[in-house]
Amino acid sequence: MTDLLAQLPGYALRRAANTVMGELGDILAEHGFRITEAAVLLLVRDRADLTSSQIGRTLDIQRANMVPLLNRLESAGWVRREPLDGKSMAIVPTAAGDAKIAQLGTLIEQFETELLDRIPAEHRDHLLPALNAIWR
Amino acid sequence: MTDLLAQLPGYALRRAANTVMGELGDILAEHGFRITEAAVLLLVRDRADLTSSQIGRTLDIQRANMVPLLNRLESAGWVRREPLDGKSMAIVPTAAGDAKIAQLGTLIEQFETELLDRIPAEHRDHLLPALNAIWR
DNA sequence: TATTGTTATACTCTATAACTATA
DNA sequence: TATAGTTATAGAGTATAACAATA
Repeated sequence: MTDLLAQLPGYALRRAANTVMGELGDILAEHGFRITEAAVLLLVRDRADLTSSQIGRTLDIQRANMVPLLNRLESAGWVRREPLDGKSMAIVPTAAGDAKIAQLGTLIEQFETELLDRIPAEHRDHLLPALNAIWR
Repeated sequence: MTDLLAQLPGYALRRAANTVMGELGDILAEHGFRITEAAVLLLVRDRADLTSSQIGRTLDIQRANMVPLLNRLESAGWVRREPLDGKSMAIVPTAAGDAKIAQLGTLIEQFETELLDRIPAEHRDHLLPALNAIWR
């Protein structure tokens, strides 16, 4: 019955993304962050020069939505806002943030490996280039 | 800068799905439906025996969330609720619904074709099986 | 006793408009 | 004049709990 819809790449893409993000969300929640927060943390890893706006443009997060997101990361003690000039703020990981990001990196690496493991070998290497062709 | 994240299948999956669903949402909105509504309509095409609960289980939509969704489809005049027994309701397309679903089918077919066209030929046929291996 | 349809509710994510201050 | 950060707000989508009626 669902076979009909599962023949549609768009539908399969939606279902696969929902499934994977649900699982990832559960894993990350156990460690105190949300998916979008994890993306921000991975982005600022080993960097101290990215502004809120730049992060938002890179990850496709509205400027306005970056504010509460960064507030949470700052409250958790993982990043701090550091003035670059009178207008822009650099988002820089704290020492605690560096440790947390390292932990996050391990989690993500394991998660991505297990994700690829689900895919039959003959299709596996095609997923990333196919997906990136769609959105980049 | 974004290259780092784009190497992660999970991240690419999320971005690709968001991009595609954003585009699809815009197209469908011009014709009066939302993505989840379109999925329901495609599912009940040429059928008159599916209940709200069955549709929800198939599409992974909570029973409670089916109610306002079906209310909208019913208000639009595309489906009607028809008692199967004293408890279950069949969701059956109206005549207007049949026409709308046919139109929707054309839209989706074109959309899916254009989606696949974006993918380099050597990766194209791998996308659907890879995605379905992830969630089914 | 399990299931269906329903109501009410809450939370997350996302989008928009507007404001202030600075480049 | 354009951009950065911010506030407030609204709309989707989704999740949970509870209820009455029926299988």
